[in-house]
Amino acid sequence: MNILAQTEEALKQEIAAAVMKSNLANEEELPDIILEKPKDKAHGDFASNIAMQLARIAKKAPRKIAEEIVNALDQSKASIEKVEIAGPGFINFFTKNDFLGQLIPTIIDAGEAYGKTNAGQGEKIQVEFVSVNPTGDLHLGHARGAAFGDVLCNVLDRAGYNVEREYYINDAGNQIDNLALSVEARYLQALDKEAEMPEDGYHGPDIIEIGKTLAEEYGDKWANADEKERLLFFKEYGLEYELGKIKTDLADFGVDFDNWFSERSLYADDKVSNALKSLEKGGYIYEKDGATWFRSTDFGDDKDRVLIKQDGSYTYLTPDIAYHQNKLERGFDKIINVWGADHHGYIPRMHAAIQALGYSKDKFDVKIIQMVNLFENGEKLRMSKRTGKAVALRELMDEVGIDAVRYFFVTRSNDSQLDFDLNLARSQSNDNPVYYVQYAHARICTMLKQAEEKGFSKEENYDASLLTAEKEVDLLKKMGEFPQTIADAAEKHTPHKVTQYVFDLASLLHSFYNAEKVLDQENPDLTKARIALMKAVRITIANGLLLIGVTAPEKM
RNA sequence: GUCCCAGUAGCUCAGCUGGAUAGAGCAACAGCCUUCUAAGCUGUGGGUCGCAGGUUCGAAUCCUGCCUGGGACGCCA
Repeated sequence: MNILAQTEEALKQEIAAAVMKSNLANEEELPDIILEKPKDKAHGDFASNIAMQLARIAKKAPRKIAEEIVNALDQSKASIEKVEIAGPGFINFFTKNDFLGQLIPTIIDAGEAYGKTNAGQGEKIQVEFVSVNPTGDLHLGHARGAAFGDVLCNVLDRAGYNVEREYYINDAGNQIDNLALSVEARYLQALDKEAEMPEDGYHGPDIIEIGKTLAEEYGDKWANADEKERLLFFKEYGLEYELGKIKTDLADFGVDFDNWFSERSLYADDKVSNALKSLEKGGYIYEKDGATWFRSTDFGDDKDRVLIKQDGSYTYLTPDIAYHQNKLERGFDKIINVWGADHHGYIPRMHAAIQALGYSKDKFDVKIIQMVNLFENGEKLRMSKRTGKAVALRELMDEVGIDAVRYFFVTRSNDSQLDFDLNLARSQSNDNPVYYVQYAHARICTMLKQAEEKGFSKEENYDASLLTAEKEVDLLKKMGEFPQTIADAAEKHTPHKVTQYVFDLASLLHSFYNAEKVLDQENPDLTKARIALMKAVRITIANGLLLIGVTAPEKM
């Protein structure tokens, strides 16, 4: 399946054998053989720095070592075409590219499955992301987290990990009480009654909308009702409304969760008190100033943290610890949280909690999504939910389109801040790289359609060895890297590598397209081979776009 | 003050488990449509990789210090 990786592995083994055969190092001294793919084609298909690494061990000049290795190398193995020693002692390998021909049938046969590997070996990973409080609209920052988390999961899944997506619903804390109070105020205001928004209230237009709807539906019924009952009703109403909107927005954005986890269920199942007991059993709990504290400093946190406040209520951290205990009890090998940059200070105490509960801190990983700065007409816009001036994900999807938004968000590394220019994103110009990639896909589709119309459809017996033009070989090599690229992106949690890859492949396609004619009546054999090549490229681009959650149009 | 992230071409960013001449898009300039979609291609110019030390055969990449920008340092969530 992963032909390129097989070739690379065979080559590594050959190098290792040659090193030992030349007595340059014994098995223990032998460093990891690193093969890199040189940027410069003149440096071959693979390059090894083994001679430099061995310089100290073997006490010889790197170039001399390289010579000895090359002499000991069995070039008949590992598809080696040519070996050169260059620079300070690099060994450059030029491989026979015959194996690349096998790639096309491999890709065409695999179809949508091309790119799959078992790199993750079924490791159970849970990714919790978005988890926005159900108190307002999803905005730009959330959208970035949603896109990142979703594509990360797609990539993990493709690379052979067993992935579960989860959303944590904060439906039990203070913020929900504030939601109830905000709804109450907006409801009363809708009835033209005096009402002030609570100090920490939610000022979004959605809450105003809820107030209006309630006023229309119930008149002043709730204005005269018992306050407790009224707030309880508003709380549930607001929660259902906000959560429903979040779910719809995310689904429309192409993000689906396997599990929506309710904070309330933690209380219902005594998870919170059980978590406190677990910490107490470990001796990490003490009383001070009328509050209950978690000694998180035992695990490197800056200061200890309050779990139960003076007034007897829990801090945010307490149910969150219970939640993470619950996650770990569910048997995941690893749990990943995707958080906004404003929560990064929360990491040390959570790491402390994980360890206090008796788990290795390696099981818990946090991906921080840096801020999104929104620009319009060259002006920076605020995106605070509380000001109500936020540009919502919904608005963005409507104006810019899902494809562009998703692609843009996973083009950059998660720990770089992102400038989002609304004007640029709105204008459907070629400034947006998503069109570039989609265009490559559409171009191929047109060619394949015409191939059929012109009677070139019977390409079953193509001869891949005819594909020797530089740009054809470039395409083949790039496609061969696809499974490894996904595996890398999964291992390093860098979904933007897939976006990068798909762009590069599209670029090679466009370049090829302009240099060579695919459908050539004069040259039926070459045409057959090139049609097969185009089919493989189309599949690879489509699979890459699928991972990003971007459509692969057949026409543009 | 402490901690986290960033600082790479005019702009937005890749590259960072150390490797050969530091890349892409946009912007600028010069070319390419009687031929499969010009939302494309080809070429040119553009860099003290924030600064200073260190580690080594070799540093944008690792270590230390400093500078700049952003964020976090609640018995808020």
